[in-house]
Amino acid sequence: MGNGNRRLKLEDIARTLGVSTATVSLALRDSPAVAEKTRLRVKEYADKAGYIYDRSAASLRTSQSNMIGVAVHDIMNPYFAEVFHGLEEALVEKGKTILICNHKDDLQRQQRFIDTMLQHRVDGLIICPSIGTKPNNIKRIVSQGIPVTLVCRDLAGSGAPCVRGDDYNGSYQITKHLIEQGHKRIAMVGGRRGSSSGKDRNSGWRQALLDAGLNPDEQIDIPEAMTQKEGQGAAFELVHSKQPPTAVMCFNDLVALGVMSAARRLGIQPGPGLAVTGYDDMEGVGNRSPALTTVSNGATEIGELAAQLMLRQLKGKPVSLDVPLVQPVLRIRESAPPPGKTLKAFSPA
Amino acid sequence: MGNGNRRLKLEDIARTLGVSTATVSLALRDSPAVAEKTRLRVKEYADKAGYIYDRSAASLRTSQSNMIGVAVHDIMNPYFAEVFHGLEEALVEKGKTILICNHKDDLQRQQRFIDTMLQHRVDGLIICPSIGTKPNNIKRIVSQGIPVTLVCRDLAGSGAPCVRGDDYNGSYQITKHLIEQGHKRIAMVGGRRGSSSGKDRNSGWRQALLDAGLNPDEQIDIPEAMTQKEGQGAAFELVHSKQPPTAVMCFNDLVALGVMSAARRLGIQPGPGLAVTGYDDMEGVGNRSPALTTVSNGATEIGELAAQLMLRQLKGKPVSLDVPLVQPVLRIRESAPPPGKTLKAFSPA
DNA sequence: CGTCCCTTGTGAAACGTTTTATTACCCTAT
DNA sequence: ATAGGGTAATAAAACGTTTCACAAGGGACG
Repeated sequence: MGNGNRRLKLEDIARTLGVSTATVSLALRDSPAVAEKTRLRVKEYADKAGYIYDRSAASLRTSQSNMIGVAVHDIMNPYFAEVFHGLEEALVEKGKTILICNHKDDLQRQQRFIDTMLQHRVDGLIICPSIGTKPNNIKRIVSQGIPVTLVCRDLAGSGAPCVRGDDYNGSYQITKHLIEQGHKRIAMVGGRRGSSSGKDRNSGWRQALLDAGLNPDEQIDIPEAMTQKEGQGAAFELVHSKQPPTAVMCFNDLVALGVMSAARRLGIQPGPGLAVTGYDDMEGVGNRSPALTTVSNGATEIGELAAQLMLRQLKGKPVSLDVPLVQPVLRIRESAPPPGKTLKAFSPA
Repeated sequence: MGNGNRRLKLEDIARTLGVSTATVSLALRDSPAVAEKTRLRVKEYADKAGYIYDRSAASLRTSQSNMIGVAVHDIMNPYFAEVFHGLEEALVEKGKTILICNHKDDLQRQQRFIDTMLQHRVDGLIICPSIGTKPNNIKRIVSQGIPVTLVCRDLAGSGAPCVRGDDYNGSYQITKHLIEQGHKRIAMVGGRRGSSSGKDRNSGWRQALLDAGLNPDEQIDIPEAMTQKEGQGAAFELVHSKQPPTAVMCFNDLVALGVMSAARRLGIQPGPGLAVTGYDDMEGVGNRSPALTTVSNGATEIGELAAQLMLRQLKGKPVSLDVPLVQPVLRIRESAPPPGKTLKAFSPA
């Protein structure tokens, strides 16, 4: 019971039991160099006496901490939360502790975090790199012998493997779906073009249009939006443009929700009045009305994969920098039907 | 650039500069005991040479790590994500690093995490205790001199202060609002009765009914639901009960969304056909249709407050265990109008 | 009986900081 | 010239592990 005293250390146990600290250390870690009987004796006493292992001391000696640093853009984004979930499960199972940071696409913040992690001697870093991250920043870490795994956003020349979905393909598919529904004027909203996901999803959209004989340059392309609020803003812009689109392909589900709610406020019924698609298939978007047509990109799977890749690197096994992309799957639901009789207003309430 | 060599240490810098390691250590930490000139010289060289501070060594020496452990039920829950957000902002500003864990209301998982944190010599712990946590488990940590701050869920007898919203008052208010709208049969859905928030929100509902001369025992009370999916299940149960309610007060927004989507599937229009209220005022719920009537309980504020409380404890200042509850504020929107002409079906599509 | 190997156990040197007590030095006032 | 006082710098002892090299004992085998 909470004796106000100093914490117990190996030496204390050793003295009490009449053995050396070396023996105690070895025993606690199940080294075969110590006899079964002694091991039991040590463990039992340590347990009873409430011994608490000091990882700082161990880290100092061994130069490794059993900690993994995770930096993502924003854990509040349900999509990242899901990725994180996959990550965490796999890592805690292996006894790793997670240090976390939301860098919010702020380079300085990200750098500060990385520095701190290095000071803590983390065993590895899992990063969704902030937009504008220089490949060299990552490369430097890797060349110090600290494994880095990127998630969601790739960074050419960083020397680190990246686990992510096939953004190009996903957006190509869903745009193609819109085209097949009969849409001819299809906007794209959102996505930071400075990130690989923003870039790739935009390319998919362009290519799908081109392949269908539609000219992407005549379509509407509104970059940057990432959140629900920004999606709303974009929707206003779209509706008031000279030639409003009949469909809008959004960078992610959040933006799509924003677009739909703005449309509603403008008297346009999302779905019949304006086809809207999302990306990510966040939890719950299939249950709304209209149920969101979107792309499931296997967030949990991406998290798990990244964790596995990290663990493999920690074991010293070399990993290929060329990780196969996780394949997305289309979720056709209700929010993107064929074009209606043009933008038909309906009275709310 | 990445010399494959050993990491630089204080001693190396000292040798190069012809001073002692003590001087270097002091200089880097801006001690007034070292002359301005030397300090600059040291810092400049350390910077140029790419020195990386080793926190394990420092932790070992000083018995503190600058790390704070945070254990919550589930970071994927947007509400907790918001609390976490408040926490993080306040903590990183003070140079703290966050160790995180989702305990998922699994006691064993929570305990493992706590143990690991203690081994890492975290400076403090911020915990939303798993349901079923024994006050003693927390008390033991506190009595070791490690500050603990609880968030969202209180735990009497734990010896740790708790920052949380006034759940009783919030649910009382919103139930009262439903009553004022003319509802007489008001169900409550969700909330683990083993947690303070579940218990308090349920009490608020009961008391509001009693104060209005309604008998809580005749109303419908479905505990446990916490997620959208569980909310859907509950909705089916409600609608098919002998005397279906005209309003349902949900434990949180997630459950409310579930109830509304299920209602819709059953041909009932959420709002006019069935009044639904949420709790938490998660981002975006005001933009949906119908806009959710709910209670904003200041998640970010709770997170910030908890962080402040922790920081104060870290400075050694004693804090009162009696923290004033964060006052919730009602968000009256569209989802809880007066009762319609009883459950009126409407045709979807 | 001596030699060798195997099993257990140990002493002591790291690991890279922080901090306390002490020294070295220079300046000023007597 | 000497004492006193302030400023800068330092030596060395922690902090609690891990691990390397070695020692002690005990069979087995020649």
